[in-house]
Amino acid sequence: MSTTQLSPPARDSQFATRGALLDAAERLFSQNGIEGTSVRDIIKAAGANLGAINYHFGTKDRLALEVFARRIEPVNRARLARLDALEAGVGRRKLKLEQILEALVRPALESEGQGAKNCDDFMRLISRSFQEPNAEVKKFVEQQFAEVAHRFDAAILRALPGLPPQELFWRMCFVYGALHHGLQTWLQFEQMPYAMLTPAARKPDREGLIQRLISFMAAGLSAPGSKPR
Amino acid sequence: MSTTQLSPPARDSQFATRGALLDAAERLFSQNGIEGTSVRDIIKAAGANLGAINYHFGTKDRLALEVFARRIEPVNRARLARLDALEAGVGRRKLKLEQILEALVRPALESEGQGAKNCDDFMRLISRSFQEPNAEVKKFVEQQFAEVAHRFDAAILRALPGLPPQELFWRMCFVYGALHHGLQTWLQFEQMPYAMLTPAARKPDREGLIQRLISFMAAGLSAPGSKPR
DNA sequence: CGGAAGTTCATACGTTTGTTTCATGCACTC
DNA sequence: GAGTGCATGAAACAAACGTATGAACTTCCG
Repeated sequence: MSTTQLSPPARDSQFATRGALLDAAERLFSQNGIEGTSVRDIIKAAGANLGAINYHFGTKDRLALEVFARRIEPVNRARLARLDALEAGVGRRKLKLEQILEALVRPALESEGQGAKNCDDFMRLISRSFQEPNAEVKKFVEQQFAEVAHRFDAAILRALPGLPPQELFWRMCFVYGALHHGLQTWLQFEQMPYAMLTPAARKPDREGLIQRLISFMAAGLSAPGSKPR
Repeated sequence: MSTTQLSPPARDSQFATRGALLDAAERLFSQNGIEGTSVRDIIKAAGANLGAINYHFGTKDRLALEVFARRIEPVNRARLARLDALEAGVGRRKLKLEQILEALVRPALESEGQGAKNCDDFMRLISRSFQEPNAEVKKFVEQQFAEVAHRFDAAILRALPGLPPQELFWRMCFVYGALHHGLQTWLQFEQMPYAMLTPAARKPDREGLIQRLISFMAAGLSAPGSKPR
């Protein structure tokens, strides 16, 4: 093993064990965290052997990195692709705020390019990724996020010309918080004791959540400036 | 509060070791998570002995529970007290949305009833508490949260009479997400690579963050209904 | 057939984990 | 000043941890 190439050449057709390990690790990480999951838990859930982790990933940390990368990269690629398409389509006219936000929100909620079986697990993982204590994973997530954030910052600034960049930074921070926590709550709705005890609370379908997120975010971003004290 | 009494009678005057353990655990938990922190890390940081954990708390899980409880309970008590005072003050007139939100936000950002030394640590802890994998801690946090949430739901519903309760639930979910992620970003601003690379981003003082949070949340909560598709 | 590459297996190693034990230290009452 | 609780200390425990190793198995091409 010479360099830091994450995946083996991938020309092989036998991904059974490797994929099962990633799936199992994803589910367990999303439930118990990385440190709270042992490699023995993972291989048991995947029906594999202890040596398989060393063979396929080297170390547990590397496995964790791959678990996150496998899910986060496609989502962020889809976000940027949607934004590109949007900006290409309008030419020099201005984009609507809601369009930009949809490009940010929808990819995170849609399970593209994968069987929807454990789609929930990976979404939970994403919404937890920001709090991840694991240093390497955290660094990776932050790098991935930075590119997306810069692109969307610029787009939204064009859609809201009156907003000072200093304000935009914090409002976008609130936007990401709302997105991740909303996503998390939606996914675990049935297990949330507070949601179950609130008779008025019902779980909308995916599209309903997307629309609610977008309208909340758009209103928050368009808020009048906070009063100077 | 009728909850389970976590602490011993507390008639003793020698809190040195016990308090040092709680402080050290708080800091380490907020940095590395519960599972990522060993009891030996804690006693080393606290300058205590291994037996002290067993003597003062019994088990690591119970120590973790006390670490969270010590910080979350006062914040939630302050929130409810502020809301009580607000509602008592206005009689039958309506409260302004921003007033209610301030009662929700400000206690989380102010380090009441403690030396401000590791105030950051405990705020980090709070903003992470929702994602906590530890089952007991999670249950406790959710119970604590439920009471606050119900009270504030009712208050905000009175301030926004047009809003369907079903909508309120999700908008409040976004509000809490914005609060926790905003708080987290504010606390770790200097360590956030994205923030450091965004020249326009500056860290406001505590009051500035509170005002930005409130105006964002108020606008999001007051958003027009998401368009029926 | 036979050997070579790729993959899985059982097993073991050395640490680190949470917890326990019991002897020792301290402070204060009788 | 001996005795009595409370608190701390050093040491040890079994269990679980991540990782490493080498033999066995499968697959496939010459």
